[in-house]
Amino acid sequence: MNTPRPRGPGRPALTRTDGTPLRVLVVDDDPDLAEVLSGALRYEGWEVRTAGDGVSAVAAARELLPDAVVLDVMLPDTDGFAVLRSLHAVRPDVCVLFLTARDAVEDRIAGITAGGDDYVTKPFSLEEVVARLRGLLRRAGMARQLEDGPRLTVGDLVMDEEAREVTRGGELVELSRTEFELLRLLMRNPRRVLSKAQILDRVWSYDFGGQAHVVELYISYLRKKVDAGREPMIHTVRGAGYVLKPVTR
Amino acid sequence: MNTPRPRGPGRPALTRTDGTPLRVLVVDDDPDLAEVLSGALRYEGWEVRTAGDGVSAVAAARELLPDAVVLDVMLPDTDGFAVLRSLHAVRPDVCVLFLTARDAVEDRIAGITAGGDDYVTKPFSLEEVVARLRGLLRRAGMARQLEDGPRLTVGDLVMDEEAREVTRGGELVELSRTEFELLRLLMRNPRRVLSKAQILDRVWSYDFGGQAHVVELYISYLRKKVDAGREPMIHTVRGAGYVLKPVTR
DNA sequence: GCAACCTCTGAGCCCGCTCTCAGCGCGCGG
DNA sequence: CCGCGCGCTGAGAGCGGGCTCAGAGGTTGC
Repeated sequence: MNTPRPRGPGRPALTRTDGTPLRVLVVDDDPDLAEVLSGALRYEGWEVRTAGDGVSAVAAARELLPDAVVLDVMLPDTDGFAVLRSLHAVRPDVCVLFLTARDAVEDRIAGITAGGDDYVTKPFSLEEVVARLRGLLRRAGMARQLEDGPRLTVGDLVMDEEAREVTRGGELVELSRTEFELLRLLMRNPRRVLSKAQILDRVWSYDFGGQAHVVELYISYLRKKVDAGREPMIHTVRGAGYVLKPVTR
Repeated sequence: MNTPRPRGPGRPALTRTDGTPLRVLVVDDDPDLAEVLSGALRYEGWEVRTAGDGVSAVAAARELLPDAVVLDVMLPDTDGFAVLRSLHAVRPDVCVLFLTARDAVEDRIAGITAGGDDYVTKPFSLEEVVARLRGLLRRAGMARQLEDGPRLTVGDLVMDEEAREVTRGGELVELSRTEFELLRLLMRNPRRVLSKAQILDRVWSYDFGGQAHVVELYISYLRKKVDAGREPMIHTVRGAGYVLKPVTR
């Protein structure tokens, strides 16, 4: 399977230090999931290719020489660990993000994270995948755009992704996991209106069956913690969605 | 087997006093283990190459001129000690870390380590290997980064790696082996959330088949000893992992 | 051979988190 | 000015992650 789709990304292309675009190979036997993932990553500025099994993954890797690989551990032909070795043989410095089922306890993840590689468990949210991939790239020092470190800033609101710490005006703001991911999405898209559907698609896992109503709920939680008693930064755009803006004075 | 992998490390590259990167040769006939080891060492800032048997090890050493060698005593062709002699012929000041089975001939190992080299018994944890290697380098005065000595400090928490001694606010904290290694990992990654899987991959031996539950257990032990009655430094990040932070005031 | 210690398993409990539901406020259009 | 519907928020149920205790098995040291 091979999907070079030159759609212009929603963000400026991620580039290596030499200016060429970053390439990622997505390997999953579920074509729907591979499609969703590649769409999201393309939107993030990656050049994406997909593969459906281990053999074609290695073949595609040889051709593409990807900077990163998103790799399902459970593949129809080979297991992920074998693919990993082949990938490293092709390109030794490749970053790998594994996808693994939560209940498949012994998926042979042992030792994976030791080399700096990482993994997420299904079902995951797209923000999760994107963030982990950014983390890998940053630690490997590969992306020019990520060299400024793991800190996200909008106005006096600061998020340290590695420490999972958020401060507003220097004061610590304690957030739950979902609140954190929602805020991260908002902070990565400041001054930009995000619809509830967009938020749902990116922050909640792809198999979430619930109502868009939860988004309102979590926005309300965030407001209580982030805007509490201060000049509000989270704004509702009726009929359209939500925006995060630095306070204007 | 030959894997020069120039991946940017998760930590700043370890360098010699002249600024060139430190090189290590990993020799083990188990490719999975060699893969995991080389990943971990590369992440630590080493330039790594691997070999699967004695003959290719010597060949690789001649080419690479490594500063250190991680060497399995049991090899398919030659035994580790013969390889050692060849290595010393190539480079007399090379540091060697032996990997050996628990029930191996202790006296021969003892003879070897008298020369300043060291060994760990299988199954080992990655933290163990990494730490031993750092120790060798430090004593040999080879690494620029390690010249400041074997002391690790986070807030008022101090660890002397060589003496295996930990103090908090000047008070001695007595730790078991596993507790010590877990704390070392946390102290080498302050302010950074580590997932249970990451902790398991580094602190527990690679063949450990158990549950991530043990991590919680040992965190709880550490808390009783390190945080006991004091301002806590070990924090849980629900759904993500654990962080060690100096007390903020 | 025994005692002390360490490591790990299992069970049970607690509590924070997530989500559903329902009622209300309020903006906006008629 | 009124009514509708979107959005907001409080209450609470259910769940699952995380903590702790108790105890078995293994190892070390005396």
